[in-house]
Amino acid sequence: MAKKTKSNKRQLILEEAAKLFKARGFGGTSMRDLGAQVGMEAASMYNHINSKDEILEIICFQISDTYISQLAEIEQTATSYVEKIKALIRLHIRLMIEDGAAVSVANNDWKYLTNDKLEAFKQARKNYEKGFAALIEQGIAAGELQPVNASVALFTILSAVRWVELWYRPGRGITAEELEENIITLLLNGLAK
Amino acid sequence: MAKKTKSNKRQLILEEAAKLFKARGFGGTSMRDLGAQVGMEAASMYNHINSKDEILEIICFQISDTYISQLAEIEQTATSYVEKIKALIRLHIRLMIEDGAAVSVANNDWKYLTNDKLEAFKQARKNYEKGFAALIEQGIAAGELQPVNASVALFTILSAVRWVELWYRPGRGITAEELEENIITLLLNGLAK
DNA sequence: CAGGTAAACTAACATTTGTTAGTATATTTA
DNA sequence: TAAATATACTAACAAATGTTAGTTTACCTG
Repeated sequence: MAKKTKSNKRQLILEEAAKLFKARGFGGTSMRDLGAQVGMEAASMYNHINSKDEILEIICFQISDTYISQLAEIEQTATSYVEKIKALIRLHIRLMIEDGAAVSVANNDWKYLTNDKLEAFKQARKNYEKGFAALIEQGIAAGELQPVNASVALFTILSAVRWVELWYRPGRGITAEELEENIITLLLNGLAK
Repeated sequence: MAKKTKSNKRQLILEEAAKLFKARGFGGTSMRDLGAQVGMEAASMYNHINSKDEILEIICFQISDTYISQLAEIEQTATSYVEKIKALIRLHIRLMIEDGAAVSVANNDWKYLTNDKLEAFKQARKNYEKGFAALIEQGIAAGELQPVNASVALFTILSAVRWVELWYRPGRGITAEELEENIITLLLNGLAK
């Protein structure tokens, strides 16, 4: 199969691109930089990908697709709203730990997407946020949550979970599970005694 | 005074640069883009600033200096640790609302600083984080706060406050004060009932 | 009004950018 | 083994980049 071998190098290019984009930003990463990291001339990469923009698109939509499908799954579980929200928080933390580079790129460099891709990504994100906010509102209506502004709660949660990308290293004296429980406790129960 | 007139245009350039950097990123903003926004040829701006890098430096350190001096002030007030932490959260939200473009740049584009400026900025940020974390630890030791991992609490707070830059618009049906109280309540008391 | 300085302009520079063309070398298929 | 395909390379392109040089215009000071 022609596509099979192609996929190997293609995947490598995408992974190294995510790392470099995270470290230096999309604009700060040249195709020659990326080629050096992959072990290939910049021009050679065009046998595997169509453009620099396409690399960014693939990374961003891979992440947004994951979030959206996971949200749909969680919505259909038969648990309390608190549990659903906990599951979403865990999802964010886990994705950040497992695929931190790509998540960072989707969080920070999505704005360099162009035209319809940019619009599609913004729409996808908006849909995800809407679904998440709905869970919070339903949780409030069901009496499980404090009657806060759902948008404020939503964005506080989404942001609170982002710093993991900047901070977490496997050997930092805290496991992924501990981290999850710490953050969930903090967000659901608060810092004050 | 020669410097006086110079400062006017210089300030305008810095302000427009912050807006553009926030919108398109440092790498995504050319000096010609900036010139167009300011109403001047790119080359003309070099009568007021020394380089594109310098613009970024000024924006970033203006913000980090503000945080550091405010932290020092808050540390010396005679209040509880909870109140000190609340004051810091309010500071972050207020700065974001009042000078959102510059704060965004300091948050997102600092990595494009070069050499010693980059190191100095990272050091300044680390010092600020250390001071903030110390307040949390002392608050825990004093029995005012839950015994959580101070780093986790610190970064959760710092991040939770960032989304304001992406979301807050003066006419969004919520005042700056309401926003502050919502976020503080959420972080200190939690979302769950 | 004269002289000097500040601040704008145009033109051009050297690099760096993403990308393409053309070509050579592996690797797979028949 | 022969033909075909995939994949790498070198060289080069056009465009965009930050910046400098040189010049002209506006403005303040004496």
